[in-house]
Amino acid sequence: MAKKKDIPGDLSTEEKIKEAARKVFTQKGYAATRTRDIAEEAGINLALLNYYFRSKEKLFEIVIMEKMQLLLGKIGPVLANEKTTIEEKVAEVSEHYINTLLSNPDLPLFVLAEIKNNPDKFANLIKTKTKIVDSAFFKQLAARRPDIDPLHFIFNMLGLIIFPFIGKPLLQLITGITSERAITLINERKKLIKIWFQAMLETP
Amino acid sequence: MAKKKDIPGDLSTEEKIKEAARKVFTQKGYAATRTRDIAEEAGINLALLNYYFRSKEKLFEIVIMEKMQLLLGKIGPVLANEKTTIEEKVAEVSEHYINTLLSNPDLPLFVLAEIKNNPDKFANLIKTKTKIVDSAFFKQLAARRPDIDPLHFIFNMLGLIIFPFIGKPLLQLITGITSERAITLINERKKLIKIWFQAMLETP
DNA sequence: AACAATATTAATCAAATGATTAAAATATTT
DNA sequence: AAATATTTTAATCATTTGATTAATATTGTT
Repeated sequence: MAKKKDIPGDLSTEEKIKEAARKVFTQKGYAATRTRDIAEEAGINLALLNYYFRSKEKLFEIVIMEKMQLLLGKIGPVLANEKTTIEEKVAEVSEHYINTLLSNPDLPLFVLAEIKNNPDKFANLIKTKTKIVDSAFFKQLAARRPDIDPLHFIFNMLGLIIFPFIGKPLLQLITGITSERAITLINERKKLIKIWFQAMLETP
Repeated sequence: MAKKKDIPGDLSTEEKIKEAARKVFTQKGYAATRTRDIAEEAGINLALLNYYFRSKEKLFEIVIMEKMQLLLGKIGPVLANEKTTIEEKVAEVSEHYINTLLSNPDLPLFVLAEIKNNPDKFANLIKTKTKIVDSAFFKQLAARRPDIDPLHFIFNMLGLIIFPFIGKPLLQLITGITSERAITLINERKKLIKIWFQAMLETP
């Protein structure tokens, strides 16, 4: 009697719409997405979208919050861990995010564009969730390299991990490599970033 | 009798529209931009936009090509130079792009999003303009580190330079730093990236 | 089976949006 | 100054788009 029934192979209508919304929103962004695109992708009547989710805006809210969590959920706890070394944290973050982004390649551009469009909306969510500057990682970096702002190393780590995903279309154009080759390279980076990060830490 | 007159302080109408289009398009992207926004920003009647540029699409074309050139015009020649070392190239690219992006912080997200939406459109433009894989830089990297694909170092250099601009809104949220502090840090990177890059090259 | 609740559809609405038109204003040429 | 070309405006169009409605179908309950 609730909203849906558990259907054997198929998803519930509500879930089909959400799944389609995830796909279309992350691919094209909020503004370029038509509710009709989502309906078509989900294989449902347009009116159903509003029946279940009230509005494009409300549906988007659900998707963006999910994706935000996917992009930011892991990093806080890893960096907060008092018991691991800098190197271990970098390795853990690299591996986790490269894997996550290989499955969700549009995620960074989507989330970063949305944050840029609407920074205030996520202020609370993120501030409570991800306390980078008080983290063990931050303190460890400050202790190891008192001469360089730890934020630089945060930039570096995230840049080395995330940039290939954002820059992939451009880099394919200017280098001519295939998508598969790019993915192979990105996979190699799981091990390389750890080494490079260490090298940057030990710089004179 | 041509399109415009050279007016003392003010810009010609055509240039006012283009300038407004640059601002609004790069800030909000193609889909989220209303031609009325551009008209208002330019302080002109909406019909004038179509009078001078025929359509939103055509106006956008002009802007995106300009911005593409701004983002990609410099890198090819610098990396092609047979007479400079790896380190000199990295220094030159870092300094040039950090300066350029400090004046055009929305540029990378704007161009990268557009390339992602429409890769084929820019294929010709970029392929002829930016031959990375045949560049002196590429060969120098391959000679210095035969064990690592030179593309990794391209990823690294561009990631270290560009990512802070794309990730700035996010990083401000998760670290709480001000925009000014972020800009100060980014400025520091002009010198740091050179050092870090060298450290990554000399990794065991 | 009868009834009620829930889900789905086709048709339609109202507002937003890119574009055009016809007239008015301004500048340029003769 | 008259005539012509160019620029600018207000009004309007046609389409797209998010959303609603009223009717129909399906599912669940008694």
